[in-house]
Parts: sequence; structure tokens; C-alpha cells
Amino acid sequence: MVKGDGSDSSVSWQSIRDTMMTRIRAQDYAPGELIPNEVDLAAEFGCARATVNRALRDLATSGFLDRRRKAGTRVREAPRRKATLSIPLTRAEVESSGARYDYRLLERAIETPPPLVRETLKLSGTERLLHVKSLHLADDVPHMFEDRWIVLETVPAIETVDLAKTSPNVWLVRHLPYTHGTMEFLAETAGARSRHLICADDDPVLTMLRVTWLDASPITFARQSFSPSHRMRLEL
Amino acid sequence: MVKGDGSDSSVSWQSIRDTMMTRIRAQDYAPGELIPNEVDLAAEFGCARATVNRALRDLATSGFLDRRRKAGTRVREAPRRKATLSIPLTRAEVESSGARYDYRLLERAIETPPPLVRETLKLSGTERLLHVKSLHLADDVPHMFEDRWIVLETVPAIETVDLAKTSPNVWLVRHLPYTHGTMEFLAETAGARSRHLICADDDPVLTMLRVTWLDASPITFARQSFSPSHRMRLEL
DNA sequence: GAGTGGTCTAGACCACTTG
DNA sequence: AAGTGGTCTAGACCACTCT
Repeated sequence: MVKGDGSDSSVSWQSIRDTMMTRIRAQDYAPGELIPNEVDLAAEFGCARATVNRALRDLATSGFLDRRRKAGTRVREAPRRKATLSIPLTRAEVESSGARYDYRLLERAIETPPPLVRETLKLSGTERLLHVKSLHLADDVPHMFEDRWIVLETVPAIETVDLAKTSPNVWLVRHLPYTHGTMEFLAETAGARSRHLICADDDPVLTMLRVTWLDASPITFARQSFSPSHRMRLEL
Repeated sequence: MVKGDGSDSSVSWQSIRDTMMTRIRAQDYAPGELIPNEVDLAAEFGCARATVNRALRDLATSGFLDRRRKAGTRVREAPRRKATLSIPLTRAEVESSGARYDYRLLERAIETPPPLVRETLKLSGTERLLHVKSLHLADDVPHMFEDRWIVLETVPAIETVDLAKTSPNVWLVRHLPYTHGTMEFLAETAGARSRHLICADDDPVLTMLRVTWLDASPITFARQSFSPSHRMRLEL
């Protein structure tokens, strides 16, 4: 059958996805049980198998279905839900809340890495690293303090960048996409950072550790500590 | 051309994706610039347009490309990277670290919600909520303290569940998938929770707030506080 | 061995957007 | 008006894995 042949018969993969999602929620298909195969569903919906495939693939990616060749498609008993954190570019994060963003370079030096950084980035210890401390503000109020190490062997070009104008993160995002990395959240006391964040030494602050790699080469280690009241929000 | 016709000519969408990714990284296609359209790329790779489409759609989903009808496909200047946090089922999280998981129900009561919960869940204040406090342990060491409110109007069935055996979260995941929700991370001082987490009152703890909904109906509000040394890890 | 999902093709129409 | 991506179809072969 051809679209536009007058029968107005085409079915969208989204509508199939939605229908199947409704059935899963209503437990028309019991958790853990097989659902009909693609050929049968295509017959039911009156569409091509590829269209059903697209819909079910989407639900599998979303974590509601488990698909295996020959074994068929099952409803996951405990949906593997994922939260996606669109990685905050600090400027966008601040401005989206309606505040004016400001960035200040506090320190810039080329040093050999301390043990924590050396081990995390799997360095020998003799490498030259660019060490940058900076403060990010929202409406002139301290928002986040960043302490970052950048491996010059991996990113030589950043040595000549004027980091008073461009924050290291912005420069890196634009010039050196990473291949993979990790992010960790933890709670710490502000300690020495209290001076920049304008809070008490023993205030709890949310800290985000980020490490990124370009294949096997370490790029950067960043410790970003947010002002005490800050919350990191994710949509589910 | 047909697969298996002896010419061994089929090209996978993954290989096209990888090739295009390499070109993006190498800046063969400059950031912000148009890349060739699907028809031209299909000709170059010697495959059907649908195959190119699948590859480029994947890169767009991953945040490296921006696609618009008529306007064409552009390389994103600042890749919109996403971190995915596979939502931790506490038991799996603990056991994946090799520790033995344990769960203890501390308190269970049916109450009217305090202001914070009422406002967050958009309740009138007269609803009956199930209020549950529990402790999750790893090798008998406190790992996470949870204070949770569950809206009985939305989830009446949970009133008769033996929550000493099944944690509220496990029950909810299995019986009532949510449609959407939010998650927030913040740093707090342990305060009264120190008794359960076995730490000092002023130790900083990482707290995760979770609110979930079934369409317009509020399901639950949970405040989970992790033991002081804990880090929440995400892969990039 | 056989059933199921994964993918590719060639062609077509459609939807959106820019010029 | 026209170019580009988005999607659907019908058919085919393949890869995986369960029995």
C-alpha cells in the first residue's frame, strides 16, 4: 500500500508507541510477559513491520521493553528509568533562571598535579597541567566556584587562550569534544571556598566532580562547588 | 541492490555514524556549518538514504548535529551532551559494589502532609498520605535514610502492603510506573538524621529529592539522604 | 532448526522551512 | 516554489538465540 493512494491508511510509529505504552500501563500485557511479535502487531495496526519495529525500539530504549532475537519482546517488570541531566553550561543555567551571568578568573598557573588529580587522570606526575580557579556569578552573587586542572599534553592550544574572557569549560566544549567521562555529586563543607562563595566555613555545599577523556588521553579534572542553597535539578 | 547478492556491499548505519563522528571531531565539517544532505551522503557511502538518515538521526539525538527540514543538517558548535543517570534502585546500587543490602522500616504512619509536601505535590492539605521512614544499609553500615510521603488517593493499594518486607520504592516501581517527575540533588547538614546515618549532626550529606506523578496525580515525594562519604556517580 | 528482532533497499509521499 | 529531513511501505537477508 502506498501513502497518499486515497485510503488515508498510514499509521505513525508514534501512535503505535503510544498505544503500546497505554497497554503496558494498563497491564494489558503483563509485566515479564511476551507481547505479540512484530509481524502480528503490524497486521493488527495495518502497517509495515518496520513501523512497528521503530515504535518498539523506542520503548525498549526508554526502558519499558526488553527485546531479544528469537526470545521475543517482554514487558520489563521494573522499568529501567533513566534521568537525563542535560549537562549544565553554567552560563545557560544561570541565564535560564533570569539572572545575569558573570565569570571571573581567579587564578591561573601551570603546575604539576597533586596526587588526587594525578591518580584520577592516570598521569605519571611529570606532566604540565594548567590549573585554573574561577568564580561564576548570578546577578553578582557567587553561584559556583570551580577548581580545574587541564592536561596540556592533550590540549596544548589552551595555553595561549585568554581565560579571563573565556571560561575553560566554554573553550573546551567548543574546541575539544570529549569521548567519555564521569560525573560525581557529593556534599562537602565549604571550607576555604567559603571566601569565594560568601558563606560559612562549615556550610554544606554541593560539589560536582567532572573528569573527561579524549579516548585514552585525559583532558580535564574539574571540581565545581555550588553556593549553599543551590540544587541540581533533573527531569525524569 | 539487494543484500546477499554476492557484492557484499551493504553499509551499516553504525559505520556511517562512526565515520561522520570522526569527521565532526576532525572538523572536516566545521562547527556551525552545513554538512551534505542525505541524498549526497547516501551516494557517497553507496547506500540507501534511509541508512544515512538513521545514522544522522542518532548523532542528532546524541547532540552533535542539529537537523531541520529544508535548512539542512549542521554541526552543533557546542555539543549538547547529556549525562544519563540510570535511576538507582538502592538495592542494586549497594549490591553492585559487592556489599550486602539490608532494608529497615523505621516508621509508618498515615498523616496529613506538612506544607512543603503539600505544595510540592499540589495537594489541598486534606488528603491522607502514607508517611514512611526507612533505612537502607550496606554490609550493616547505614547507607541511605529515606523519608517518603505517598498519596493514598493515587496509590490506595499500598496501604495494605507490608512495608517491613518490601521498601516503598521497590513496590512503587513494580506496581505503579510514573509518567514523569523530577529529581534534585542538594547538600545539607545531617541534623536529626545523624542518629540513623551514624555521623555528626553537622556532617554534610548528599540529599536527593524525588517527586513523581501519574499524569496529573501526585504519587510520592521522597527525600533520600546518603551517608556522608557517598558519591552519586554518572557516566558521560 | 526455526522463530524473532535488526537492518538494508528502493521508492514514495509528506511536513516543514527558507528564500 | 523548492529543497531538505521525516516517515512509511514491501520485501529481503541476516544475526542471534532458544529449543
